[in-house]
This record gives sequence, C-alpha cells and structure tokens, in this order.
Amino acid sequence: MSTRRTMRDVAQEAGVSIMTVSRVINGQPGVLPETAARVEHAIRRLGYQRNDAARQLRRRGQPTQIIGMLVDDLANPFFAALARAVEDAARQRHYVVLIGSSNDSLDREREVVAAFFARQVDGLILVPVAGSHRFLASQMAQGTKVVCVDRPVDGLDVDRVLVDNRRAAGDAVRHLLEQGHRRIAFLGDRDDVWTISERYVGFCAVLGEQGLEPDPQLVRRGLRSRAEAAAAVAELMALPQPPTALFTSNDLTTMGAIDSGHGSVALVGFDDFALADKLTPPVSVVTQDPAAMGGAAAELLFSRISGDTSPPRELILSTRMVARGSGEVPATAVTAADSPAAAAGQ
Amino acid sequence: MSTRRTMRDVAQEAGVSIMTVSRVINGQPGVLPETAARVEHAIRRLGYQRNDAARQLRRRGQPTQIIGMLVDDLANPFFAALARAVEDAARQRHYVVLIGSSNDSLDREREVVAAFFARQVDGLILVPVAGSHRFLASQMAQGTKVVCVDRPVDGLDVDRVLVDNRRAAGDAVRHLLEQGHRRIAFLGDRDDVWTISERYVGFCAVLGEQGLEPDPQLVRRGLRSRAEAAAAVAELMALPQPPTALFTSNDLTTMGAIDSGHGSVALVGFDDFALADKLTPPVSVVTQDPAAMGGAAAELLFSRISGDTSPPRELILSTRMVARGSGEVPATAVTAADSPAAAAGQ
DNA sequence: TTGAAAGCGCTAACAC
DNA sequence: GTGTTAGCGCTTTCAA
Repeated sequence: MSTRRTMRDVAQEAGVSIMTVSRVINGQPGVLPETAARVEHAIRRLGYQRNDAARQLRRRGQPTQIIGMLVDDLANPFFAALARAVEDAARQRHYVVLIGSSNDSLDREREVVAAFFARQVDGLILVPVAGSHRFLASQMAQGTKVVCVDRPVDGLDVDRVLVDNRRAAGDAVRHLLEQGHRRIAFLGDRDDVWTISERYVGFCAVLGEQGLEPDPQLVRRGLRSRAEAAAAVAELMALPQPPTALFTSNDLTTMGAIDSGHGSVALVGFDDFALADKLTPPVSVVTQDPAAMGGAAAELLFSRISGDTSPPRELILSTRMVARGSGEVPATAVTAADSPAAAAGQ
Repeated sequence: MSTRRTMRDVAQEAGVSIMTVSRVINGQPGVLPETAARVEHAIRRLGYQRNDAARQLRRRGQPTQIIGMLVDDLANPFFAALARAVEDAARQRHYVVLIGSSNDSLDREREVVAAFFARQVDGLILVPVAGSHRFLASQMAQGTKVVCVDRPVDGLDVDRVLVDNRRAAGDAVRHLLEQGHRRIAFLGDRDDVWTISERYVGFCAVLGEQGLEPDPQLVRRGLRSRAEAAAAVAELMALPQPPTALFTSNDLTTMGAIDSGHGSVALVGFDDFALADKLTPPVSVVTQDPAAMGGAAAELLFSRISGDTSPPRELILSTRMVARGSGEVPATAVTAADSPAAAAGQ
C-alpha cells in the first residue's frame, strides 16, 4: 500500500511549484497552456486525485458538499425510494451522500448523526425516531441545515416534508365505511412511530364521524413485524365477532395481513407496494410517493444550504386512495354470519 | 450561520491549551479529572464537534473510516437490501458509508467513484457496470481497497462476491424441463449487464444438455423495463406456437411477465421478491440473498482495509430454486397444441 | 505567468 | 499533567 499522491508529488514531477498545480487542478486562469499540459500529464502519470478534505480545511466557510441522510431502514422499499431521490438531487449539485439507518433506535440515530456531523456535512435529511432531538440544536446553531421527512421532530423547529397521515388514514376508513363495514380492525406497527399514531388518530376520527367508536378488541397496536401482524389478524378472525374489514397501518402490517390468508375480509393498507395490484384480491391502499418526498426534502435542504433563511417550512404532500378490490369486499356476507344481534344494533 | 467551533474555542473557554482539549476529546490519559471536567463542560457549552477531516489530515496513513458503496439502483429492493447489510457492517466498525447509484451508466459511475476517492474513502464496494474500469487501478495502487459484488469488473483483479448465475439459471430451466416443458422462453433485461448474459448462457447450456436449442423466436433480450417485459410476453403468447414456460432473468422482467397476466404459462424468475408466494399462482424463483452478499463484501473489504494482502478472492454464494407453483404448471395441456405435429396443423 | 509564505483544525513528538 | 512546535495537503494572499 503506497501512500497517496499529493500536489507536491505532482509539482515535483512536472517541475513547477505546488501553486501552479493547484491552479491547474481548479481550472484557474493564468497558467500557460504549455505548463498546464505538463501538469496534466504528471497528474495522469501519478494518478493524482485532489484531497477534498484538505481542500475544505483551507476554504473555511465553504460547503463540504457532503450531506447526510438517515432513514429508518434502508432495506425498506419506501425508504430506499426516498433515499434514491435524495441521492439524485445531490448528484446534480455535485454533492455526495452519507447514508445511515436508525433502525428506530434513538441511540443509534444519535451515533450516526454525530458521525455525520464529525465529517462536516452541510446538511442532514432525517427520518427522526421518537424522542428528544435537542442534540441537533447545537449543530444547527453552527450552520448545519436539517430537514425532516416522513416524520416531524420532537421539540425542534425545522423544515419538514410530511403527508397528512390522519386524513389519509381517514380516507381509507371512510372507504371501508362506504362499503358498509362497521367492524373495522386497526393493525398498528410500533406505537412510538409518529406516523403510526397519527394514522390511528385518523382511524378513530372517521369512525367518530359516524358515531362509532373503535372496538378495543379490534385494535391491535405495537406489532413489530410482519409475522406479529399475521398472528394478530389470525387472532382477530378467530373472535366470536370477527372484524369484516382491516385497516393496516403500514406496508409491513399489510403484508402480515396478507400472510394470514384471510382473503374474505376487506383490507385497506397504508403504503403501496410492488404487485399489490396482482394479488387476489388486488390490495386497496392509501399511497404516498416516497420519491416525491425525498425530492422535496432535498430541494428544501439545498435551498437552505444556499442561504435561504426564511422561517421553517412544512410541506404536506398529497396521498391517494387506490381502490383495487380488497377494500371493496362487501360487508354484508360476513356481517350476517357475524352476529345478527350486533348487526341489528347498527 | 455562525462559523463552526474549533478546539481553539474550547481551549479558550476552558482556560487550557488546545492540546489538553485534544487529549480529552480523544480520551487520552494524563489529564486531571478536574481539568477534563472543565473541558467537557466547555465542549458542551459550545456544542463543539471534532472535525474529522482535519484530524485525518494530520494522522496520515490512518484510515478515514469512510467507505463508498456504488450500486446500480438504490431504489431496487435487491440493492437496497445489499446496501443495508453493508451499512450495518460499517457501523459496527465505526465507519460511515457514502452511497451512490450508477444507473447502469459508466460515466455516472466514474463520476461518483471520483467523488468518493476525492473524499479519501478507505474502500469501495462496487456493483460495476459494463465497460473498462482501468480508472480504478491508479486509486487502488494508492491504497484504496475495492470489492466488487453481484458482478465482476472488467480487466481488474479484485475481490468479488458473486453467485453462480449460469448454474442458478440452469437450475431454473432444468426445473421447467422436468415439468415437461420444451418451449421455454427467455426474457432478458439489458444485455450489457453481466448477470443477465450469464443467465442466458446458463439457459442455453441446460437446453443443450437435452439436445435442445433456444428458439430465437422465444428469446427476448434487452428489455429495459417492466413494461417492455410485459409487452414482450404478450407478443410471445400471441405467437402461433407460444411458449409453454417463461424464464425471466431478473425481478423486473418477472414482474413484467406477471403484469402481462398470462397465468396459465409456467414461470420461473430470477430473484425473489416480496409476496411472490402470495400471487396466483405463487411465483417460483431462483433466489440469491442480497443481504448475505452485502455482508460478505463488507467483510472482505474490511479485512483488506485491516491489511490483508493475500491474492484477490472470489466468493461464490449459493442460490436456491424455490418451487411455489408457477414453475410447476404442467406443459401437457399446451404442449398438445404445440407439438411439431400440431404445428403442422396450424 | 509563476512562486513563497501563512495558516485552515488537528495531532505527533517533544519539551517542561 | 500540561504546553509548545511543527506540519498534514491544500488554498489564500501577496510578491516577483
């Protein structure tokens, strides 16, 4: 492992001063074409590559052209699409992107964020976990820009790109109500995830509009995996009065519900996923657009990095209820077998 | 935007020398607890964060604790899972990860790789696109470690983590042959992707074992999207002698085949995907394990970074043929209408 | 058009 | 236990 080449090496090789090399590398004027050619040649011969860290050190105040992006789980297609959009936006601006997954752990998030800041990132796109993010404040005071996406951050006034989770969840529930469903179950991922609790609020609100209350038996929260969601659905369907419809709070719980194989119960899930339209029945969902969210967050971040100091903005992107079949399974058939008494009551 | 805090600021605030601050920050011995406490306090008050770039500059020869990872498309679940595994391995070693997508463009790859090298990455995990990668050689000569994953790299002797694409594709085709299929179509993504052409070779080889040759009419290569794959399948099925089985060369083409809605034709795809087992019929696949591939690549890279100078290694991870139903659709029904005799009739 | 000197924030090596 | 000096690779400033 030989040591890395420096401008000194190039200068020596080309028989010029280090300063001339610098000028050539940075395309600055005032170098004879002939001299420049000699330098270029030396650069090629030695495989020299500018050390941006050293460069950055001297050009104090200039951006490092690095941003950090911290998502919940990069392996989740939703966050992967979001990350890809951020990366595209960054590349267009000649930025590189540090990536990390918090895995919904505040400690891990803090650790990764610290590592990003130590590399002097100009900005951070953050899918924050629950908990206090006061530790971000001092970095922001020193000039690092932060934009939250998918979730807002606790106790910190920063730009955010969100969707209206309550309304979107409400749309899903309303859709089920319109099909005649009254016994609608809620399948929730971890409760401490902001999006999930918002969706629960939306779920309850729309039931409330109809004078209904969520049946505690039909509300299953804190499901941490696809398998747990599947088990929960199996239990629900084994109840004396099973639900006629399910609202699943995210992609994982939706897949769990599908795993459980209860095809006759109506289902609307939050988040779209590949091939949802090819299942039997095709799965109805409320969808958000992760690429658009990532793109918007990047846009916001780069405008801040470029000096935009206007008050923090909140961007609410739209969602869409996509009816495909699973949400249009009628309530009647099941309701009849379900409990004549209960049905009569409604 | 105030300027960032430095050790100087902390030293002044704590009334000590900058060297004492450095010792405290780096947990070096030989500082009175009392002094250390004063420094710690100042650090907290100022929100000081060590500048790792400057640190790295002085500790020449020491690793920067940054690696780069360049995949084809981060939004593709296969690469997302791979990236996540790399990230986990990196975090355990207190490394951060720069991410990029090449989008199958050599220019874009070169651009991103250059940006990574300029940041002095200790290593690079690369899913190389087609074309010469000579430009990597000079960086490697200067000590940057490179590991290729999913695909080998042209004209460069580096560590690689692959699967035996020929054999895996052969397994799929053999499986179809065992079900009696003889008219098996090949649906291929871009031809210049190494994995795809390898799979085609495997496809032909196993047909050859049976004394068969691929029917040019049934070989569709260069399909660049799910939609193109769907259209190709539709065309195939409209042939006078349609195939009785399809072998799709990756997840995108598999999904395209599913989109085309020809449920009666047998199908085995390369790469598993979410809910493949829940489709009608459930989709049979040959699967590789992207997380394992990413993990193995990271392992290899970090052992190189730690000084392992043994000759380049090639790691071949295993694949698995997963029969779920779509690959077990019998050939008979269709074959009848299909046989040479019947062909004459048509 | 080119170069010499200073210094970015930090740490290695050596004082005290 | 603490401080001083020098210098990492680069760019800024100023001189030639």
